[in-house]
Amino acid sequence: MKTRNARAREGHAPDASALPPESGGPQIERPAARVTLNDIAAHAGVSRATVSLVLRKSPLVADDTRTRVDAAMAELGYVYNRRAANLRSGASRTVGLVLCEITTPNYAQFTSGVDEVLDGAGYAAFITNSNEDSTRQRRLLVRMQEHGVDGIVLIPAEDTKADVLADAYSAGVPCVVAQRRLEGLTADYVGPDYGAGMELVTEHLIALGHRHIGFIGGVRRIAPLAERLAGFRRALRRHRLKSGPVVPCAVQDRADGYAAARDLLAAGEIPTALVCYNDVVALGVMLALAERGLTPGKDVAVVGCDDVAEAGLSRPALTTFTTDPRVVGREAARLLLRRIENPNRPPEQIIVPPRLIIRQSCGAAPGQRTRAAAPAASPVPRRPARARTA
Amino acid sequence: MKTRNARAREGHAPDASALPPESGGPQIERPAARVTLNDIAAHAGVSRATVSLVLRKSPLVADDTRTRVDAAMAELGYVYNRRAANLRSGASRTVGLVLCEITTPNYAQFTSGVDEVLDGAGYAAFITNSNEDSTRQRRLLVRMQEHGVDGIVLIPAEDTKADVLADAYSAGVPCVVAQRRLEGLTADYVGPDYGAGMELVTEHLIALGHRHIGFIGGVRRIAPLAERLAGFRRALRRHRLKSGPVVPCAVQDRADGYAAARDLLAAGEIPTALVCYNDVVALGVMLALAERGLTPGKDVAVVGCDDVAEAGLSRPALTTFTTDPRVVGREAARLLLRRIENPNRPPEQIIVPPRLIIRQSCGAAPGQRTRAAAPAASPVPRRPARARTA
DNA sequence: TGGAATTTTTAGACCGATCTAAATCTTTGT
DNA sequence: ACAAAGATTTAGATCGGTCTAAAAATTCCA
Repeated sequence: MKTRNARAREGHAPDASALPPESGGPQIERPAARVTLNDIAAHAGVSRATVSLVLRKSPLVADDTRTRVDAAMAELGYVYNRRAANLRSGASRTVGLVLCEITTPNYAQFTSGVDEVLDGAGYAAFITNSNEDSTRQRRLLVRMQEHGVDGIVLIPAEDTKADVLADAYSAGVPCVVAQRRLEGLTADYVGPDYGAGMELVTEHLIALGHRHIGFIGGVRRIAPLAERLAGFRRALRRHRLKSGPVVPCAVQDRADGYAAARDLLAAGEIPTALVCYNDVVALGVMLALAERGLTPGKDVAVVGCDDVAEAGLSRPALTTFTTDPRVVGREAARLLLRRIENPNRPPEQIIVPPRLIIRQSCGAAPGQRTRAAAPAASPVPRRPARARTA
Repeated sequence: MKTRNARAREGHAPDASALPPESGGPQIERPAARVTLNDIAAHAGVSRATVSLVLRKSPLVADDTRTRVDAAMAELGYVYNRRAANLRSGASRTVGLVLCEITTPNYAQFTSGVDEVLDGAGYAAFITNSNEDSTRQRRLLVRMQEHGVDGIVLIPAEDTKADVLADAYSAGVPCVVAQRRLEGLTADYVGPDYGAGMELVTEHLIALGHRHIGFIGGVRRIAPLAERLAGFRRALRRHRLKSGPVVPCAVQDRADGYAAARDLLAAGEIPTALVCYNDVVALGVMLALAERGLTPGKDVAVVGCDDVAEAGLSRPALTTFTTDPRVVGREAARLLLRRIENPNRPPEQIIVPPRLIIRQSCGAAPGQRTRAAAPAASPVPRRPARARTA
């Protein structure tokens, strides 16, 4: 208790120091007492209200006055106090971003995209990491609200229930769910389309002449596998092809793909092409092929998903598709801004189309490198598709 | 202008909707009017001041009263308004983190470490990305101050001058610089010690019997190379060994290390071991060796730096050291919290020691995997070293 | 039982901005 | 020259908490 009180008192008497020790530069003149609108007003010989108008670039103030006030602000080194402003005006120009994981390259890119758009619009973002822990996630969401954010972007932790955002919604805080769909919630959502991506790479293999195509990776009965497998099968069905062997396996490590492919090869039935759950699996699969004396891209085509950094550097370089996480981030931020501006618009679902990246592992002509979208009769629109929900 | 006004008015009249459309759950009862302390006070039959005391868990309030107030808060669905609280009390429990780049795995890890500690201490972090643009960085720092953060953690953009933080310091905002040293500023700093890391791996090679050791990577006359090369040379000098060939080269792509190593090998003088600027270079070097029929870890030892994900997966797996970016992040956050608590303490420089990770590429016995710190006569302390500046 | 000591509660100023409604100052028209 | 219209400026309430100082309630003890 004593400590607590002591600390509180300390915090109350604002300390003039906390200065850099012996920073070479000129000594600091001003003490740490915050300059306020009143100070500016006094210094410029106008009222506080006028200064406020100048701050907000109101057309009401006379040019002459504006100049005087601007000068006073510069002279006194005024720093705008958003918290105070927000208290009265409501909006905080602040957004909360609750991630399930920061360090995954995918989500780091996503975050970067969100930040880019928000920063451009003058918003600052509270960013936190639930670490796939839905309890922590709930706590973070509450904290965001305590801070009075204007909106929230959420990548739900794995065991998230559809009602996580109930509190936020009932408090009138706009929310956008991103990257992972929340079952049972039809609200604003932005995410990639893995199914379409799988369709894209499979179509590409078919166009190259492959007729016996297998699928490797993914854990049975988990949503992401179902989505990808569905895309794979849609492409096959369109061309009236039967599916080759489907081998589920873990997808964390290339050892997983390696083991799965080795088993498949040992079983004897070797497809001419393998679609992999993701790049990590694909890289492992290529290892297993090489070990068997098969050249990926020549004897067996291999394609992945994600376009991880390693994909472009492996030998042969991996043909894959990207879900453009940075674009997903940008779209999520834009959607949130639209919703903040107009809370009554109908909910929107934005599906960012995949982008095919053709390299050597599929056996395509080496001249052909990257294709921005699917071929002629593409099932996927070129730009982010906006679909209203009924 | 019109739009602007319209928007402002909109913001002012809080909208009751912005609800999720047809979310399966139960319909929302409460409109979006924020519940305040006054509401709680009225409902519980006490004064606003008392409710405030309950909120802050003051020992002054009677248990009976506390229970009643807690019940009222639960019943009305109260959400604490930090902005309002902060306005009066000063501290905002908010910190700004200005990064030069989010997507680099190193900095993503760093961010995660910062977030972990701050979250644990009940702080929320504004996180933004200067994108190596010092103008943008300056803007972001101002914005942080406008939001009234209690402190700032900065990874300076590349062309940052030592006075970036002058404004923050003169406003009394505690700051910690991380990862990249700012020349000419002796203030709180937390960063890795690449020099010691290079010393560590070089010592390890020497302990394995190597006497002819070369160095590959880095751009001449740029600080990071100088620091690493110095560590490399310290280790050699300690054992009275002459340096093998030193080959600078770019360090972005494994193609860079590949080319440099190929040139070196072509020149004929082949060291028994190669210390590489980082893992990416080392992976390229191993490619060049293999191409020449030399087995990394057997014919020529190779070591890197960073412990990127790929390092553990390559064949042979790469011996390297990590600068533990997550630990650096944690330490940076802790230091900032200490400084916030006591702005007058002397500045601190925390250098996080490197950690050696022994795998196969150096030719060590395969049983030996990871060592937490340097051997017996280590020049580097085991735990983060805290050195006060004069 | 009365008054001091202690515990608990509270009124009202305050933080630094925005917002409303009204006051003041300029122009303009006749 | 005077009123109406338009352009600027401003006083004072307000946002939702915290803080201070004092009031009210309770307990303690002679």
